[in-house]
Amino acid sequence: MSTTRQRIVSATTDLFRQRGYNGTSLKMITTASEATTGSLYHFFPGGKDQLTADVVESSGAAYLQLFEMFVDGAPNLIDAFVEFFDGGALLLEETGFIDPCPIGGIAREVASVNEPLRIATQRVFRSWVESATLRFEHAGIATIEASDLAIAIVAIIEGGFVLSRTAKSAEPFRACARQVDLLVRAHLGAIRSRH
Amino acid sequence: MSTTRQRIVSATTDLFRQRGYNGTSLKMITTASEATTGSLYHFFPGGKDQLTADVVESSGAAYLQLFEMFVDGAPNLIDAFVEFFDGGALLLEETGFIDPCPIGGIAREVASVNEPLRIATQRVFRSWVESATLRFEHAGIATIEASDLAIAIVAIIEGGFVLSRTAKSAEPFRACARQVDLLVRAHLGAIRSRH
DNA sequence: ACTCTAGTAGAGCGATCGTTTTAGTCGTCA
DNA sequence: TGACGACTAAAACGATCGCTCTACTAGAGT
Repeated sequence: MSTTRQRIVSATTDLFRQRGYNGTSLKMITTASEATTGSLYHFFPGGKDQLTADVVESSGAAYLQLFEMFVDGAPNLIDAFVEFFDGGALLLEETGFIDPCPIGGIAREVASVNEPLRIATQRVFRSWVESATLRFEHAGIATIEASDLAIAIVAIIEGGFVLSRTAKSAEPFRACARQVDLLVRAHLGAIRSRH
Repeated sequence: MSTTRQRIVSATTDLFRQRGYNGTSLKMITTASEATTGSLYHFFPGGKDQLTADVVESSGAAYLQLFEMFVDGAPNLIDAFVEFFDGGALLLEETGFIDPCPIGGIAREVASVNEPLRIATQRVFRSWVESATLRFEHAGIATIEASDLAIAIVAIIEGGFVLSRTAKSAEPFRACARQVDLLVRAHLGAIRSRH
């Protein structure tokens, strides 16, 4: 219920998006959230790692919900992805090419070094892939192909963010969007041609 | 010609692949390379940033060369990518899912925070995209489509590494490989159907 | 009024950060 | 032999790291 806790999580998320996990100190977090060390350790007795796990989980859930909102709100899968990627490109431009999503960066930093956090990021990616796979199957794509496609799209989003951030331009991400469009069409086209 | 310098760069590259830029300290680097602080600052008066720039540049050049070797050694583009991705998957498994490439992680950590290093990573990505674009054009794909495809493949490689690292399995990366295969075939098929 | 708990406040812990500094070793060439 | 530059060695710098600790405030329940 406390808003202090929310401020801490929100500030940490923002800082991770700009500076990554190891690049963000607890001092930065308490300053940005206008909280004290005491408050931080009151809500997160497990320290930085527990706070990070919370950021991963909540950001992961938020993006899952956002994705499903796009898919369920659009007339078809193609349009859904066009709008989803368009939103990502706009977000990049509006924020001065800050990472739209903290999870990929955290995942990379902890994968070989912090097992509990690695598992937390793994859970998030799996939830995304499962959700997308389900929608593809629902559109008539076979299970294995649907899963492959879902994984590739998550990968291309993460990679596209990196490319656009380092180029300080949304163009690489937009190029990725066009290729995803092509790829999804190829899969949907393969269904039609099978009959 | 000193081997100390090489040991430092090599050890730093390895550490970055496991722990990222901010997660790697100079103490770890000097220990792993059996060099002293004095030697490190002798070869890299600019400190950690200059050393990092060197790692980015040399790793970037190595991967560019590797890619071109695969493409030029294979009978066609399709086979080249199959083998290139296969090599990546094997490398992941053999190293216990350490990051095969330090650059994506560095790029992510520095993009919003360290302008010289951001530019260094940008240069590397651009060199990869340019090289791949040229090969696609040579195979008959139109310039814009070739560039889009090249960007998407670099993105999917970077993203695929992250997914496989957090899953501790090469399967996500292999799924990405299969989708790249499909995508390249779609582009090459579009040429044929145009005549 | 008293107690109890949730939350805030901030000083300070030892360790480590990237870096600087000073001293010393070693082979090369005059 | 002696001077010089390339390189190594390690102590020590101030700053900052994640975290612990004790003290305090405020509001709810009795």
